Amino acid sequence: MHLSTLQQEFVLHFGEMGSRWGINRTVGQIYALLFMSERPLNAEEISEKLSFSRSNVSMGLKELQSWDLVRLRHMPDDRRDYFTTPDDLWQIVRTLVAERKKREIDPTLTKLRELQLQVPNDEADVHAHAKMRELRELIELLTGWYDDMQRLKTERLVQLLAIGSKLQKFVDNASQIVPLTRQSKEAC
Amino acid sequence: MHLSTLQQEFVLHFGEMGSRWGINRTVGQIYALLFMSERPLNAEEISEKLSFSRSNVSMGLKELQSWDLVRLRHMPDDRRDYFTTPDDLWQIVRTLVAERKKREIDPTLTKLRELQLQVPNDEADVHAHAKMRELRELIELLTGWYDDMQRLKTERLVQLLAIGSKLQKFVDNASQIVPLTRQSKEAC
DNA sequence: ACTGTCTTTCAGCAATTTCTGAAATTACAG
DNA sequence: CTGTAATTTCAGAAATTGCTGAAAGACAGT
Repeated sequence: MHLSTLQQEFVLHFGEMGSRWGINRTVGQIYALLFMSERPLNAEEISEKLSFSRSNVSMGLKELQSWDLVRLRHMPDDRRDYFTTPDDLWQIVRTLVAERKKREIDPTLTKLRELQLQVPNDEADVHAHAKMRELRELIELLTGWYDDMQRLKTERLVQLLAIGSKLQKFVDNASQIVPLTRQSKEAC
Repeated sequence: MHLSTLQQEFVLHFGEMGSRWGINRTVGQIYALLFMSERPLNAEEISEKLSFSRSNVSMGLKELQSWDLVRLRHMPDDRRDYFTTPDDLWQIVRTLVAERKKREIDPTLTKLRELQLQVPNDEADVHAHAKMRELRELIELLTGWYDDMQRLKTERLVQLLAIGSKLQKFVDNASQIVPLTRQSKEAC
């Protein structure tokens, strides 16, 4: 079973990018294949199309499921597992961002909070503490903003993104009238 | 030369996280060390403190320089190279985001645009094209927004982040009065 | 309980990435 | 120039990660 040039190039690109995105080549290719496929695919089909061993596909799918980037489905009168990516692309982006935050940011935030509790030994430690505090506060500002955005319905989110920095104008005008509580407290 | 428990834990954590952030352990540790150091360090000091070979430190610093995350400095009457992280944490975040975009997003955007030009072979290709278009448009919306934010002065950016989703309120009200040009065109 | 189909696990081989010491190169003071 | 200190390069060792086939597990139909 083989892919058209178009599909092949797409799959190969995602495979290469995989390593930059913290997943491996196999996983990237499987995801690309599912993403552009018209219908759900089973593991056997995936392993044929990509020429990976069946077991490799199994592990790849397991990883994608752990990222919650792939949905398991069943077809009538067929007990094989079929897989798809979510239909809503925005949902995919949300999941991706949520998972990366969970893996790349949250552990550091936890660690910084934990280190903050240690008593400094010398003035090098005092300085280190200060730097860590600064870093922690910045991360908290960013994750707080992220939590806000995450809560918005997609439609609203797209609206805000599309407006972009035009927003600044509103804020300039509006903040002269309405006081923005968090602004004064958390601005650096 | 050795580090306090506090500093050691911080360094080790950044080393572990390094692999999730697309840099390696060595590079992560070097960065952590420089970040919390009171004064610039030279390569020899780094290799002593972290017990890495001198050459490994050299390669790590080279990589950090390629990310533009580290500054080279010189001390009077000393011809060794000293290194620091930028003082402004926000500048670090901007650099980080810019570099990740360059490495993780831009190549894909280029590839998607390129694939868009291929003539589809069958209806699977037509469907694949449609998915790629959808993906490309979403990435363009996000990178367009990013470009907007990147242009803002830090002070303004922090302001916007701190307000978070409260902004939605403004938009709701304001958009009834002022027409937002991009909104209607790019909302999905 | 047996059979056939599909999925997962895992030991070990393969490939890739990271790290080191030695050698080469560069920088510059005298 | 020459000598010395600092840095970089690089071949190969060490460590890590990825991949495979074989075997075990899971489960529906009989």
